[in-house]
Amino acid sequence: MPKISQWLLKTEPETYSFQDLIRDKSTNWNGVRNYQARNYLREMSRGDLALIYHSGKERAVIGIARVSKSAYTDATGQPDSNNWVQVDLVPVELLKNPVSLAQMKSLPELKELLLIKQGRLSVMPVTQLHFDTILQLAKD
DNA sequence: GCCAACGTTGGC
DNA sequence: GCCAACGTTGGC
Repeated sequence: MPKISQWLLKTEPETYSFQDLIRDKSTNWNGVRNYQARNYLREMSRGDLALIYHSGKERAVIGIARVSKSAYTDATGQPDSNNWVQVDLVPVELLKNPVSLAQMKSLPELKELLLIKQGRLSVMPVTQLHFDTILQLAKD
């Protein structure tokens, strides 16, 4: 299987937004408490790009971030034995035109996007084609 | 505010 | 190990 180097990370902007990432210059993406999401976090490599999606009222991909540190232990919250991990991110670009969920859902070529197929997943791989398609939408 | 989807928990 | 009950996420 080819190595994935594009991802999509979901966040509630009220909790931590892409604008917060720009302000902070760098952040540790912690608090992920889902096995599938954790496993994807572990596959991320330094240098990989991630689309940042705002859930809730915004429901749009709003920016691009880069992985600056690959997965390491996330010990926030109650200690348990699930080996939760976090990655570090730096901002790359605030999209001029955020790409809404409705826009993405309307495109047949994004039908297989996990954001659409698996609505509750918060960390997911994105194919190069899907990644490029979404960025193209951000330019229009 | 509602509810669908889905993950987790706990009784058996 | 199964599955009902319950909790959470997140779109609508």
